[in-house]
Amino acid sequence: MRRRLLEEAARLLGEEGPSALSTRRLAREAGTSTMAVYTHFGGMPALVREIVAEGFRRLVDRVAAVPVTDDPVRDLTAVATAYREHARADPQIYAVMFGSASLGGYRLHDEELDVGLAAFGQLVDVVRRGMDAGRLRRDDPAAVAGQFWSALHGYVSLELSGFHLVVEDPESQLLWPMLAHLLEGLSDDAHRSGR
Amino acid sequence: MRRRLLEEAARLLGEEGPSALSTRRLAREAGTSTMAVYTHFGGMPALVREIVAEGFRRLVDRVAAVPVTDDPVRDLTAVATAYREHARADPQIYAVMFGSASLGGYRLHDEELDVGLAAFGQLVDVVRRGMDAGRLRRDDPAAVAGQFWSALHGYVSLELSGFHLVVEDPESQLLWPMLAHLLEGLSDDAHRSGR
DNA sequence: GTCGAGATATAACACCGTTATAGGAGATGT
DNA sequence: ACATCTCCTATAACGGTGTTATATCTCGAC
Repeated sequence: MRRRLLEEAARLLGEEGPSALSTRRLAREAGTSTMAVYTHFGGMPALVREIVAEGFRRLVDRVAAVPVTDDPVRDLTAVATAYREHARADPQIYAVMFGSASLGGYRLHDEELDVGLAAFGQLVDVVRRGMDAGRLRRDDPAAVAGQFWSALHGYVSLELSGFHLVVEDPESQLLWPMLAHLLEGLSDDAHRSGR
Repeated sequence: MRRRLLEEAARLLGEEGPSALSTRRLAREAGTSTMAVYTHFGGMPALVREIVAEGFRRLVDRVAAVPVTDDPVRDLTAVATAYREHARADPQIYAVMFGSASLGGYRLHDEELDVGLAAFGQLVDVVRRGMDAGRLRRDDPAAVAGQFWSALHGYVSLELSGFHLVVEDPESQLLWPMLAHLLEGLSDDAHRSGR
């Protein structure tokens, strides 16, 4: 029953948006009563937290599935693709993950934040490999990964909001050039001049 | 009365978050009945749209107040500061502006999108000045401004979500280095090598 | 077979957005 | 001055929401 509720909740959230995710609607859809939500989760916000945590787990899986090549910079763009695909696969869930806008009084908690940091750790690893390979200037890998993430999340967020349409072909005019320019600024000068 | 409702709604949204912004609560707070919301705006979503539009107008004003110097790149960072300060001054309103998460069935409309594009136009102008001055590589100014905006919005969004804490001092380790590296990647090579 | 614990269903409370309806205030026309 | 007409307001109602208390049920342990 627990799983059934989670599945149905994620489906409702993904298909019809946050407003469709109500205790009663969910109970009806799952063929039970509203009490199930309280006995299994303790309330709607806690259930949403579980969905968010699951969203982060799926993000981790998706990034982990990106193959590791001998070109860390190329790997970074592959991670970016995986990240964006995750957001586009479940835009509503992504919005809840990062939208400070609350969904039914939901607020980020330590548990999900930890899962989110796990995903961030993967990115830090790729960045560190880039530094070890001499492709990125040596620096704090977490800081560099954070910069990459900020830019990537910014584009994805604007894309989901519809604001990316300030240009005709956002992916080829915004996303990839932005990451390329950022990586160029982050690149190891020696490697760049030697190329 | 119209203005009174808008002021009170913005106050409630800013002080207690989206969940506090209800028709009944707002009417009570403004000393009237719920009907006022419908006679003046036609419903809660339309009222939220007005608040969002006002938010964009305030953003435009804030950016317009940034002084124009003879260093367009420095101006860009000043615009970034103004942008970030706008978001931090009213985080909830910023979240509604860009959060694809709906607030009471609210959805972005053409009218507010136009006001948002006005703000974006200011940024395009600064970027174009940077190209004219030979500080930025010549390119489509809208695309470059969009890249800058994506990165900036990404950091601000993560900051409001609380995810910027992946590093100790996010502003000095994430925001400014990210923008600096992006600008370095965008800079005119001739100017850079000549420096 | 009985007992006890956990999950479920029902009903209630207060709140929500929205709408229909009735009343009031103020301007306008005669 | 009076009547009318329009705009705004207040009240009440409908269906929906999250949440809680209470009662029932089911099922495993002894």
